[in-house]
Amino acid sequence: MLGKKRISESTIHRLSLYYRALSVLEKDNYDTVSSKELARREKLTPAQVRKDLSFFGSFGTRGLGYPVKELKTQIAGILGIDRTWRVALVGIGNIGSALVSYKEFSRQGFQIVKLFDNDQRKIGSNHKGIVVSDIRNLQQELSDAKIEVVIVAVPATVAQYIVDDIVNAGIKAILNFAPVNLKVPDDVYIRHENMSMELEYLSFAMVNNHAQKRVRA
Amino acid sequence: MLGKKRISESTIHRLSLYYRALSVLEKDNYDTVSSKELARREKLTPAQVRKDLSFFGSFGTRGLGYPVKELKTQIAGILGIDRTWRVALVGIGNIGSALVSYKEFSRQGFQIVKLFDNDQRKIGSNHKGIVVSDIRNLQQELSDAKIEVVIVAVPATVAQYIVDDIVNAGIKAILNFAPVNLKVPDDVYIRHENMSMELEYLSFAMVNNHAQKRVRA
DNA sequence: GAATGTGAAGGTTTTCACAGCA
DNA sequence: TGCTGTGAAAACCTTCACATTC
Repeated sequence: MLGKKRISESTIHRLSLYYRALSVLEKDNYDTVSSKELARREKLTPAQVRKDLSFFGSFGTRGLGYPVKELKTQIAGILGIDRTWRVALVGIGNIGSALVSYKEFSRQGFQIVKLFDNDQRKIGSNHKGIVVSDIRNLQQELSDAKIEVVIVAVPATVAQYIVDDIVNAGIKAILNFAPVNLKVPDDVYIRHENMSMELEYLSFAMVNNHAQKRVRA
Repeated sequence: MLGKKRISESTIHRLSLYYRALSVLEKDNYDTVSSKELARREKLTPAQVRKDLSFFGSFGTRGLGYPVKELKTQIAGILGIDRTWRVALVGIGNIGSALVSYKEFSRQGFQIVKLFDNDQRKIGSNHKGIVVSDIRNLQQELSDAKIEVVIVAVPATVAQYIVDDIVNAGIKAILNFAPVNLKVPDDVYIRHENMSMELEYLSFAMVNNHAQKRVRA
């Protein structure tokens, strides 16, 4: 294990689920948990849980299961959420405003410390203790504030320009909420959050009586 | 084609991407588009595009490509977004408030027509022309309003109770924003929107210098 | 000539099933 | 005995490559 084998995206996403389940188990004072129980809680299979974890090491004890607290720590390390990340958010509209107060982000170590917008009425205003900066100063302020991750929540029409600026500021990780594909260099990680997509999947399933399998997150 | 073969989740998600790209192409007055161009715009491969579409029919013309307008209409039909869906939203907090005004939903035919909350200060208040109802009347009002899809944006701790009520009201499609897995009967479709997951993927990629492949949405 | 539609090949992910260990 | 860790098998998904059609 721990070879240079490529880990699949699905495995990483499931690690997030295991982490979440382990947080609940820890709060409920469980010491150990079996792959079977972990699978049940996230609607997966026990074999899947064991295989996923096996890519990163041997965390369990045969006959007993996995130590809750320790496995949670291990997964946090693997996912890189055993630290805090300095995050900036661009676009204080609809979605953006909601994300500033979204507790789940800070709980996982993603601290939003900078806000940007292009609207004069918003610039200078205070959201959860953070003053909104003018987007014209984006590049300079991103580096000054040592930002590592940028969340983009601007209209689709301007998203590419904003992302170009972000890339030029040297940022290597972007989370995009605009419903548009964005070009970035190979060394920049970008992920897309497309909230209509799951609704469309539901709609497809209803119209086609599509059989259900797993419930992917 | 059109046999009872199971269509993969990835294919459906990519249909959403094609639909989005076709909307742009239509606005820009393109008459036809090749699988190559469609692939370029959504960072996929031409073969993938053709294979995906082939599951549902033969929409293209050899030597020419696909008719933009017609293909868009066809995909809308497949996804079930060639109609409107009556949607209710439960939980007018942080995320919930943002979703009420989220244009992308209405653009795809998902019309939010009912709002619910348990907070007395919110009940009776008006959001985008919709008065917030008391969650105690959830079941009754969901059927009275002929709701077909419910979006859940309540805290994780109460999400299962809410979902049980929704299921009892006969709803067959649920979009869940609470970061928790929820149990529903086999005939109810539920999808999860987990916004931390993509941030965690970014964090994983950065910590592990993970090579990038496709950009999934 | 250009680009679709599609079997077949290739690659990846999941599941199986069991050896091995507490 | 119970449950992990893991090769091997099965299932699934993507890419190739080319016959086909406009």
